[in-house]
Amino acid sequence: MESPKLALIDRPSLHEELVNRLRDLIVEGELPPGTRLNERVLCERFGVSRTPLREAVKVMASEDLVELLPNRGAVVTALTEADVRYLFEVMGALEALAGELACRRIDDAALAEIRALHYQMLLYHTRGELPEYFKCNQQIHEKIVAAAGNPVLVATYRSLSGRIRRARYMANLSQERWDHAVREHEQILEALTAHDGARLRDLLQRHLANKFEVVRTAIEPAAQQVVAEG
Amino acid sequence: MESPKLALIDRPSLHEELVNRLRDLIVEGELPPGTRLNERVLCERFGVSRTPLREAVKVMASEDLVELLPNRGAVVTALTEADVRYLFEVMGALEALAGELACRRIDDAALAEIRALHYQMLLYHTRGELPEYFKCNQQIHEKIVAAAGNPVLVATYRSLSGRIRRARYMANLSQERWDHAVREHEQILEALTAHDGARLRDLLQRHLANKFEVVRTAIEPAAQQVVAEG
DNA sequence: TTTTTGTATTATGCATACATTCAGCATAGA
DNA sequence: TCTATGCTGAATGTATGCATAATACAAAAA
Repeated sequence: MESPKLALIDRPSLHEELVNRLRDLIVEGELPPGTRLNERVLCERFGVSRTPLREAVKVMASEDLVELLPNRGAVVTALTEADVRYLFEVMGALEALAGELACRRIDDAALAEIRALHYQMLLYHTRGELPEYFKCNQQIHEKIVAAAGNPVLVATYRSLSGRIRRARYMANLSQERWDHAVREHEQILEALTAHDGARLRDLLQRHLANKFEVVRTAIEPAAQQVVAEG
Repeated sequence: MESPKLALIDRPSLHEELVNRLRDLIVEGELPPGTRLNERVLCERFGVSRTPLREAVKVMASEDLVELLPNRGAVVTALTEADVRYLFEVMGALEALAGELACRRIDDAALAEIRALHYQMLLYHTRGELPEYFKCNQQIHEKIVAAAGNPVLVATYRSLSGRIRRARYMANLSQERWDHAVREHEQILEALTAHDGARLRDLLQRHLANKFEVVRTAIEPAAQQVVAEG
């Protein structure tokens, strides 16, 4: 209904590009929680005027990545342990739904892609390459959500996932936890291959609960740091 | 941590106010799907300059209420039947989660509030006052979600709910459907009172599925109209 | 010494001006 | 008559200017 194959120049507007850049800066920790976004500084940094920058900041505020203080601009929001728990709770429900739907709707091509990513991820695990593992892991989860064939689900998942990701960056999981996560992924792939929706739902929800435990322990010192700043 | 009781002047910024006003215009159908948002016209209408208006439009675009066409401004997005199905699918998962959590976490005061709203709703049903019924119904669902004690869930639910609401406005349910919905609500209140999470989860999901059927039949002619415009 | 108040500076909120792109129409050529 | 090209008007995208609120600092009073 909307995408005529190719050849269509899709230059993202300036404010859109800025949202992406700023989001990256926040996720990567270059703009840690509590940082004030100074318009002048950011305008110089990106070489744009204040108008598109302000538009971008407003959008990010609607996504809870920054908080608007009246007449005092925007500050990067902090992720408390409670926030992370809330996020994981909702994402658990979304992934559960995605798992169930994906089992009903996924086709062989998509399944093959996920399997390929899975083996890739196993490789990174074996090599102990954590950042690559994380990226691959993330892609698998996104593919499962995409396989559910529900654009609203995809968008909602992506939004919440984006808010958690900066906590994920800090996560330094133990070898034991890591091995366990990989075993869980084995089961996830099995359930998906067998189109066992109920099982996949259950697996994903537990998998996410375990992820939360990892992130929770990782975020504690950071939360203290934020308190110290304030 | 953040809210010192009262006396805090919370004047919403202009762009925030504009988002609310524009959202209402879209929900109430004054700006039907496909309508182009002309900046000059809207600026005159609201008596503001383009900067805050544009900020508001960008935020609404991030919420999928309008679509941005490069160099051609924004148009109100249409709700196809598929969109509504997607939205209900995700909201079903969210309400299911909310029901389960609410049964665990709700306190007597909140339960009493919901019960009061429920009886109010029964009254509107008896009197055949559909708009009031809708509003009351909406409040009950929001209270249940709120009772889950998860702000992320509340925000996500509210966002999706806002996108569906304009379809709901059109919904003209039959007396039979209406009676059935009320019976479902009786059961919902029972399950919540009994703190039966599993049952409430199930009830809410089916309730929402039935709601979808009502909205689906209501949206069909509108969808055709949109096609005719394009 | 501590607190309070006044002032200066800075940054944000909003308005406006300039640049660029797009749509419509008219005109010329086939 | 139909198509293509160029012009014109209008709307959006971006930049900048102005007014105001907030912070920081200093000075004065308790």
